[in-house]
Amino acid sequence: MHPSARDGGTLSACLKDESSVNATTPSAGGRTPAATVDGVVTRSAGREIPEATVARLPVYLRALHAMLERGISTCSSEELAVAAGVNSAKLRKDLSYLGSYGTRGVGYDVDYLRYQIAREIGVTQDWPVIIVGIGNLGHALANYSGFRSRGFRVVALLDADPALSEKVVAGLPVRPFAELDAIVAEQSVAIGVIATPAEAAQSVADEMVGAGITSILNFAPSVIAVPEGVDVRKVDLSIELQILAYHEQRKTPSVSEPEQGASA
Amino acid sequence: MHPSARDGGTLSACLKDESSVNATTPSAGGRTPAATVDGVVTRSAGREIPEATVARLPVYLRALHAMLERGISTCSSEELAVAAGVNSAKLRKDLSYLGSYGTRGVGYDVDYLRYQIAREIGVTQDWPVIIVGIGNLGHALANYSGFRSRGFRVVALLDADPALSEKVVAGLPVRPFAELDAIVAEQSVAIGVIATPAEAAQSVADEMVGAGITSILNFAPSVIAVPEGVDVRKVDLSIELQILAYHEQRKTPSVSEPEQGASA
DNA sequence: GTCAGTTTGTTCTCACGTTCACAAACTCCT
DNA sequence: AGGAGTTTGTGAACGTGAGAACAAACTGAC
Repeated sequence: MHPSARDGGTLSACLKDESSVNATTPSAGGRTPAATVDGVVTRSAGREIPEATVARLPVYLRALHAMLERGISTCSSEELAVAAGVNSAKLRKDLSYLGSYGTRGVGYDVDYLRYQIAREIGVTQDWPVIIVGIGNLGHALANYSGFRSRGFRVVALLDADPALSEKVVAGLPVRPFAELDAIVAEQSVAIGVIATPAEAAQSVADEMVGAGITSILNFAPSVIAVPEGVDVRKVDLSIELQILAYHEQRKTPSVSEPEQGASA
Repeated sequence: MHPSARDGGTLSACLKDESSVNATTPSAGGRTPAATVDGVVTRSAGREIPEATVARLPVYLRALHAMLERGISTCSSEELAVAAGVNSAKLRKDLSYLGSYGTRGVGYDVDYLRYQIAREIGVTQDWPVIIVGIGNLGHALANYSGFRSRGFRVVALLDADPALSEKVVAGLPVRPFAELDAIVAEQSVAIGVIATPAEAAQSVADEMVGAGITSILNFAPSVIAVPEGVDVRKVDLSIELQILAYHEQRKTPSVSEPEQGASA
């Protein structure tokens, strides 16, 4: 809802090219980002939001959510940029890909902008998610409350280990991996999370794809190959630390390098 | 076999753009100003490796490690690229920033290249790491074996909750947060992991910086501000899912948007 | 030694992402 | 109403990254 009633006219006036959203590329198959045919017609087939912008939209969403909880109903691009940890010019450009949802001289209506971003990302309703691999990490993911509050609902936990099939984690029973197909079909699951050891990741991914899952979040430290049309994002904890270590090493040149005497 | 020359000569020959300013760290662009002020540039501190390359080096390292375990002693850029899930031209260009460690017509010696990358990243010896916030996620991180095997050693677990101070997690006692300064000083800890709720993240980061930590890996879903010279990387589980949801929504236009009556 | 085959390292070009700077548009005050 | 003050949205400049293509360098055969 809009806190300031007088803005009603302004907000509806901002709905510019809302009807041009449809226009998904005629090839019904997989994801076709090849709209960049070098030159003409890059924006006619629906707005192509740059990948870097897509990655930041959830951050803005989170910041707007925090503002709402503090009772802030309007904010400027500068305020939101600070809350999101980015440059205000970048923020405005990012938001401009979605449309003109702000008011010049005033700023953005927090709740209205929050809804528009959520709609653009597609988290206005919950996505069913399954987690495969209920070890330490899978356990933590199943209990993570942030999923539920941000548009995702864990509908099933799976593990190949029969010893786990008795347990209940985060209120859900751990089910055998063989039930994957049935669960995905019944609940229309499109997103799967892999939290298995590295050795199992590829075969789990294959099974997921076979069952109909088209988006995978991979926590296993291994590269997985998937067919066209399936998206994979990876989160590797030790890689993040290694990137930090690289910069850390450069900060403190006093740490002398051992010149590898014993390595084969 | 080490067909190429040893480190010293090759490295000095690769001094190209020593004065380029990078500073595109995701959250805070903290970079050591020593490169501009201190013109001496002792030995290996001269090449500016692009941030995108730095982020991929750990992936190559992991692939090389897997090859070693399978007994592969030599590989071409194409083989390594496939194992790492990247383009072979990109791989060669990335490796060229480190030096010329391959042999034309032959390829790369797996173990030699592995060591060179590890040395460049700075994980030839272990980095002491502390974890703050021993909830579900902190628990999983403490038990994660990948840290130890990839150049990191968790030396302490901290939590503000006194109820946890009795417990032992992953062989380490959970210590009160007040001991942060002493632990960081005693163990020379430079890297800290935040696994607390979002509300506590900023104050924990402040305390970490005050204690002398200069690299932070933040799992809490909030933006944290740090002074110049401190690096922050963030891992947000729900953001990754939201990025997947965006692409998933574009794949299946059949999912009609509920027009959220709240906008009335 | 020479030639064919192979693979690296590098250059060049293009696309993408970031930042600046400013016009457009809105509010508020007089 | 008009002007001063704000803030958005966007065009343009700039820097970084990705990928193709190719010369350089090495191996092995004869």
